[in-house]
Amino acid sequence: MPLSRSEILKMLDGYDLTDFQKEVLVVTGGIEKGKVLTYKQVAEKTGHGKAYRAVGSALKKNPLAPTIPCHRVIKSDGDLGNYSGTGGRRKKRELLLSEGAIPPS
DNA sequence: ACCGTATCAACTA
DNA sequence: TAGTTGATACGGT
Repeated sequence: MPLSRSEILKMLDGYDLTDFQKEVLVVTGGIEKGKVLTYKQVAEKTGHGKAYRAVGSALKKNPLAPTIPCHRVIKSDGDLGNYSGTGGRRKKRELLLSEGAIPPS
C-alpha cells in the first residue's frame, strides 16, 4: 500500500493548492508499486474524467516530487510523457523500468 | 507520421 | 472577465 489519502493530504497541507490539485496528487500517490496509470486514468479517478490536461498541470505543481510517485503517470499511447522531477524523462524511464511497469524496448 | 480539434483547470493581464 | 498555456487524447488526412 503506497500512501493513504490522509497522508497525502497531510503532506500537501501547507502548500497553496486547489482541491483539484490535491485530488490529482492523492490519486497519483495511491498508485501501487509496479503500476502505471495514464493521465486520462488519473483524470477519471479524480472524477473529472476529461481533465487529462489539468492533471498534467497538477503533477507539475507537485511540491513533493520524490514523495509522490508522479513518475508512474504516463500517456495513453504508452509514451512516458514529461517529467518535472530530477533527471527528467530519462530518470522517469529508468524508474519505470526498475519497477517493471514498462517493458524494455 | 502529421495536423487540427476537443476539454479542463490554472495563470496572467 | 478574457485570453493563453500545458507532464494529453483522439480522429482525420
